Amino acid sequence: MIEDLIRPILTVDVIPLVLKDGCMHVALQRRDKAPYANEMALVGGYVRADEDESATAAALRVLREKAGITPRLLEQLMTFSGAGRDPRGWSASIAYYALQPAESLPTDRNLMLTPLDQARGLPFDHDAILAKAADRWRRRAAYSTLPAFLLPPHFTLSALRAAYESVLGRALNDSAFRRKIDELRVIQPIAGASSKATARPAQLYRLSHDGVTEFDRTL
Amino acid sequence: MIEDLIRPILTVDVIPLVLKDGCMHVALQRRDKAPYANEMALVGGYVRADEDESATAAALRVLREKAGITPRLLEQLMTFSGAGRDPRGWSASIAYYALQPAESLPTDRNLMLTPLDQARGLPFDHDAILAKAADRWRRRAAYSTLPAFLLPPHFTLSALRAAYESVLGRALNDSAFRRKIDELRVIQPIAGASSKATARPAQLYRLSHDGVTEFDRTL
DNA sequence: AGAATAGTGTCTCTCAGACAATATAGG
DNA sequence: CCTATATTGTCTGAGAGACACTATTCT
Repeated sequence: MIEDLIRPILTVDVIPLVLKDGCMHVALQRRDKAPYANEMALVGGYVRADEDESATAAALRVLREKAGITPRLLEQLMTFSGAGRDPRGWSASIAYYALQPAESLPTDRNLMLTPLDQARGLPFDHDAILAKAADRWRRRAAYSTLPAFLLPPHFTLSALRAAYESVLGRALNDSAFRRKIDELRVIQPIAGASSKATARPAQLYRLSHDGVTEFDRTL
Repeated sequence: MIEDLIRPILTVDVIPLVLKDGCMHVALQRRDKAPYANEMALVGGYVRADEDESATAAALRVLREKAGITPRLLEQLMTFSGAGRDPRGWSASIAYYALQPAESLPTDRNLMLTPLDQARGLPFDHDAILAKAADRWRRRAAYSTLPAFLLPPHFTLSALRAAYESVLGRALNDSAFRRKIDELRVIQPIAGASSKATARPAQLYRLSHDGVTEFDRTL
């Protein structure tokens, strides 16, 4: 019977990822409540069956309420569960990663940017969640438009290439990059718009589709 | 406070996949209880906080108890949640897919093999879960050793190539396949073992690693 | 003019696919 | 010996990377 079940705790944990100084960073937040009060951790909270339409909605709410973040992209990573991961008892946490340009992060929410591969010693099983996120991220970013969501909606080809280079950890050939990204038809030039941030103004582009596009092969 | 939360129902749903007649099939099971009694559905059950160490353990238990299946590989797909997906109330279901050779499925557990792309009209949100599984499966199978888990532990190169061809839906070049699978170092020949199922006996192989290996590029 | 970044054209080399050739068993 | 499948070797074309060259704006 349903009533006989010990119902586990259900939470969401969000990994906010940004690009800063040519390197992936995770925005950790100082916890304001027990357990692990005052420690840096992922942005997490309860799923509220009475107000959240889905777990994704819960993640967006938690991200907005606790960290003041409205991400450009939120994607489910996977669910972590078990008796040992939370001192409050058997729990399941649906983990998400959130992508947004670094400039859009608020500065007054106890957020701290930490290089993705240096974040260690986090409470709960957040080290394991982060490790899984880093692994999945690196694999998926190489053959998808994911890195574009680390940039503002309008971006130059150079900025996009730089984003891919940061993610892949190696320099990409400029002309080959232009050729491939063109063939894949995932970005569109914005007529009449150009960035004047550099010596020579550059054409601005935007993604052709709202969501992520996966390629057949790596860039 | 924890006690104030309406705790959602937490379940697991397993998608047992097999290869039959050169085409992916899902093993659906006739439900023996309400809701949706007697309808064909994924193999699902409650996560029991008092006996399951983790959701993965719950999935293995449900698969064994309800369908008599011990899979060669069980992998988490993603979690589906919301108020509308189960008539019993707000629920979250952690979906898994299970891979095994078709020969290892029991015949007396109300299981029915259905071509993966023809399974429709299932209860709950199982249509959506299955669609997501099919999509993820097709993408991931092409650049990983996943298809090998649809075969018995010892297999010939021809059988492995046939498995990839079924999954990818196209013929693969035989010599290129051997070359690439060899370079990737994911399978090992079994000394002195050969299959006599065909005209000329063929070398038997096994996977080099227990789990799934992902490649950098597609096969 | 010169520096700096944007963008284009071309050459080459590698690798994947096509296909031919060879090997080994059973009938 | 003939057939069927396994396995190996070679040729060729498409595409990725290297790199030189042109374009545009600011100082």
